[in-house]
Amino acid sequence: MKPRDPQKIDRIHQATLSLVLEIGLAGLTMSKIGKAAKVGMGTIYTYFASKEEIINSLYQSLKRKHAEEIYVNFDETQSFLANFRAIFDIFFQNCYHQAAEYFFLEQCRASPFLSLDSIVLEEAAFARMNALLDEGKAEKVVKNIDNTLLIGYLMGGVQGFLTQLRRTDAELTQAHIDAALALCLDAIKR
Amino acid sequence: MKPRDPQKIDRIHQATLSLVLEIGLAGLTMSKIGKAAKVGMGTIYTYFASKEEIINSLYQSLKRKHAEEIYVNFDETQSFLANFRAIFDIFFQNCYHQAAEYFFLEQCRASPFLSLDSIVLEEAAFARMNALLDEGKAEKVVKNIDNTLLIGYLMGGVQGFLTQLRRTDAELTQAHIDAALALCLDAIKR
Amino acid sequence: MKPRDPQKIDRIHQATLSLVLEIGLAGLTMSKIGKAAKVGMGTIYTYFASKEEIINSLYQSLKRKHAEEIYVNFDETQSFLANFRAIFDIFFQNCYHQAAEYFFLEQCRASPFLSLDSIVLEEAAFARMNALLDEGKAEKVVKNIDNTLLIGYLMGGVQGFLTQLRRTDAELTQAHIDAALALCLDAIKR
Amino acid sequence: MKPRDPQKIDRIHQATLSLVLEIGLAGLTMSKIGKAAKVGMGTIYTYFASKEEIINSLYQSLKRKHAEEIYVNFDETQSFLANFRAIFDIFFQNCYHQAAEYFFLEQCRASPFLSLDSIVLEEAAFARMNALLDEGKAEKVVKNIDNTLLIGYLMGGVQGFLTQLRRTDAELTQAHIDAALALCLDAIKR
DNA sequence: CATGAATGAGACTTCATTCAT
DNA sequence: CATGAATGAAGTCTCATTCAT
Repeated sequence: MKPRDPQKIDRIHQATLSLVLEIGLAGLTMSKIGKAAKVGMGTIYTYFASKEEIINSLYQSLKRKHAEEIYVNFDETQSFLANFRAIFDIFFQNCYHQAAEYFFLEQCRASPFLSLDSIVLEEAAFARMNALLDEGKAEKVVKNIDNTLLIGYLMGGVQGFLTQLRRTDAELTQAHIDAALALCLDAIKR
Repeated sequence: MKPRDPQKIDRIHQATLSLVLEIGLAGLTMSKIGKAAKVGMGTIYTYFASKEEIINSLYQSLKRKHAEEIYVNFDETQSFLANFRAIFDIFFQNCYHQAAEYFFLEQCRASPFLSLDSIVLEEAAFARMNALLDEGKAEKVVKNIDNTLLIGYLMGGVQGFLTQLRRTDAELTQAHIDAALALCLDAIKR
Repeated sequence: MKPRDPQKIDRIHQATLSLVLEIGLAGLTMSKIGKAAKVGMGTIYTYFASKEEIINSLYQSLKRKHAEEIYVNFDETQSFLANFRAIFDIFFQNCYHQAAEYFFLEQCRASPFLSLDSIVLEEAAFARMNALLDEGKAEKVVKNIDNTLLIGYLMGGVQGFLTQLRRTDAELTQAHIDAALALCLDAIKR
Repeated sequence: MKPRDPQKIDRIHQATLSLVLEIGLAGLTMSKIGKAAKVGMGTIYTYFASKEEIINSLYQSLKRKHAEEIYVNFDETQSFLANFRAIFDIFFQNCYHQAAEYFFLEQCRASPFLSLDSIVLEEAAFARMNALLDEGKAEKVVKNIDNTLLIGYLMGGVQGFLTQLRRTDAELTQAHIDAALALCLDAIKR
């Protein structure tokens, strides 16, 4: 599949994203995607073999994007704390501001559409976070708990925190961010 | 006349639970529910007005059940720590052992099936947990962060932790429980 | 089929009549009939073999009732005109005041529920009307047109007249009755 | 791209017409329509939003067609009698030869499918007939009865006449037409 | 005999995918 | 290659009839 207009892939992805935020993954239909992306319904099949493939490719591309973004301020020469904070900040901000993307991922997580390689993908993103946590453990500032579990706990915690924050319709303030960081840091502190 | 059999409501709920664990909420169909519950498809409509109603009534009944179970070992005469631990233990165990129930709730959370009163229900369960956290704040052992956010963080954390634990196919050990409790306690500790 | 409580047959017939007026023959269901007749849905099957049978038996009973009623003021010793007027009056009044019955018959007329013997029944009612028209023809006051066609024309005419009258929401006055009679009499007058 | 085929609307309408004549409005199903129109069942929904819409759009289009056809030989320069006869002839012929269309309308008339705007439509068709009757009244050849009622009577009469004619399986002859016209003319004659 | 819960065939409608233009 | 009309399998829900109480 070598389509001419790679920009259409983006349009289809973006349409999918907005639609899922609006009507849920279960409400997503091909014709709605086509209309939202301003692309003929049949054209979609030039770029994607099926509805499943749209979802999985978007899922994977978001996962990869997030994995990269998170490390954007990562600096190996900096301290554990500085790097943890750098990662935390971006993750927190992204979860909050790119809610549509996180919502999409959340919807997919438990859906029957997700293919195996999408599920497996998960781990890859954590490589540097793993290393950082190992560093923390070596410095005796991080609890000696399996990294995977630590990461799961931290991400779940932040997302649960933000889920409630959104539910209260409160504005996001620096105090919120500080609070969440404090929770995360104290949690893993040895 | 054959009396309206209240046990069938349970059978339908149970069937729904197993099916969602197996095939996801999106894969759920009325005829599958009927077959799994050993009930004619039409019979379901004697007890529930629609598929949506099955999902919402199960959602609410699970929410209520979980809300009660969590406080089963709660004892107002005990210390903050003892009660926190009591609640934590049951929540952790339930998340782990009644995974189907938690998975169902998770699937619903972002689904277009959930009605407003199901979404609103959420809060009720947290009354005693709220009081407990207030107590902890009064004793200056809990951070001064909005209870709702604290609870969101803790629940999200535990569930993220267990999600990863399940992914690794590791057996649940006391060490895991201790680790998770330590994360939670240290997180909220002032 | 020798049911104990013949009054239930009436209740079922009456319920059917009201329901059809309200929701149309197509909206008629067995459970609605049961509820309206205050009779268990299953009980209906003690008195009628099927929904079709309810409709057909009611259809036939109404047909017979109407056929009898129409001649209630018929008096063989009276003149053609007196008898025609007697018949006309009752037919007109019935069409107007027992609209539910006529509406039911109209709904049935073209329905797939009507059995052959119900359709055939039609003719029976016209025996005396036939004789009356023959008398009129002998007296040279009635056009020499096939009786069946004459009767069809007259009944259709009156019903069309009343359909429009009802549509205008006008009250029924003696003037209306006189007008309709004049139309009918002049129509058939030789 | 295959253009939206306006001829399919006709095929669907025609199929509906034949089917209702054959199996009644109550026996009409979407899959039967599809099969009869040689169109995939789903295709129907490209042209009509629902079964109800098929029925209503056909109903309205027939109403409009009949309203136009009836006046095809109408000529304002002609006498009342000539125009009445012209209208009568076509109405009579149509009722007889396009029985399926009239049968469909009759079935709809009392059905729960008919929408409000379909019901309202009725009146429009009678504008010129109204004027003609007024002319007749001015010429003192038509009874002084409300036009709506007159029209209802005449149409009902003709249809009742033809209903019986069809029932007898007799061939339509000029004598029948003359007879019916005589009935109608004498009826309204002052 | 009375009841209404139980049943499943079949109704309407949606939608992923194909195909004619 | 782009398009959206066409398709029919499959989904939700209804309802005439049966059956257990």
